[in-house]
Amino acid sequence: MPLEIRPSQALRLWRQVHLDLVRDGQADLSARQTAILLTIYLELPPHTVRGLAQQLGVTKPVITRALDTMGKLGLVTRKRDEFDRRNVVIQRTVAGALAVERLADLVTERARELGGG
Amino acid sequence: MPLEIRPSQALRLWRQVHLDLVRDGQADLSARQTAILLTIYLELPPHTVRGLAQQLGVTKPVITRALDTMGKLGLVTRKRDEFDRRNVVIQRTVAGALAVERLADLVTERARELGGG
DNA sequence: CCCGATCGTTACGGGTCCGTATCATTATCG
DNA sequence: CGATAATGATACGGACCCGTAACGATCGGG
Repeated sequence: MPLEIRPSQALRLWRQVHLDLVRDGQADLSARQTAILLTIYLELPPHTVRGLAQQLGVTKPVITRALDTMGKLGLVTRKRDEFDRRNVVIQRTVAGALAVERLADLVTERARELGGG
Repeated sequence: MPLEIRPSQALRLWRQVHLDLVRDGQADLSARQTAILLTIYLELPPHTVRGLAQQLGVTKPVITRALDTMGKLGLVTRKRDEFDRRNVVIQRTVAGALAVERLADLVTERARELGGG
């Protein structure tokens, strides 16, 4: 069941949502951070630094730093894996789930408002 | 003619496109820069620093810096307004138009691949 | 038990961005 | 003219991020 959308509609949707994110001020997430956040909340756990780095095609420090920032914002948490103490398991938070949900509603609403152009 | 999309589809689309942008490496645009770029290429000219700042709800230095960066990337150009030399008119470029077009195709393609979930 | 492999983190030098305040240039109007 | 307003750019101190390299902690096989 593919989603029918024309390139011009896609651009207007992309622009409007980014405008909303910038104006709400809640948007200080880079493209990388957004990709990380949504991967954590959409893909099945467990999530590790190494796994995320592989999925995004970036180095591990990039993930570590992004998790630092998002941790300060309360969007994710880290926990040692007790079965292999080298690993760190990234966990979801209530605030993170709410932020993701808000983004989903924002995109959905803006898509609904799109005209035919 | 609204676009029908469910929140879960919106999130998967958002995630997949951001993953593509990160992986392509061509994505070093922040949310603000993306909003600026798409505003320039979707809205009718002329575009000025002040006008963009108002539309985004940010200060003028934010626009100036973003234009500096995007100028280095060849995505936009600045030109003095000859009729009011205080103004600077932001102009589109071939490279910028191509980048916008690529983004449109990317979003469209990823939307097409969405399942019903 | 020890040595190599693996994990996530940190250090480093360099770059970009932020918000506020200030600046030079140009236009406008008395 | 001169004063005021408006525009975009710049300076500043602080924060974040990048890529590379190195690090300490932990596991696992010989």
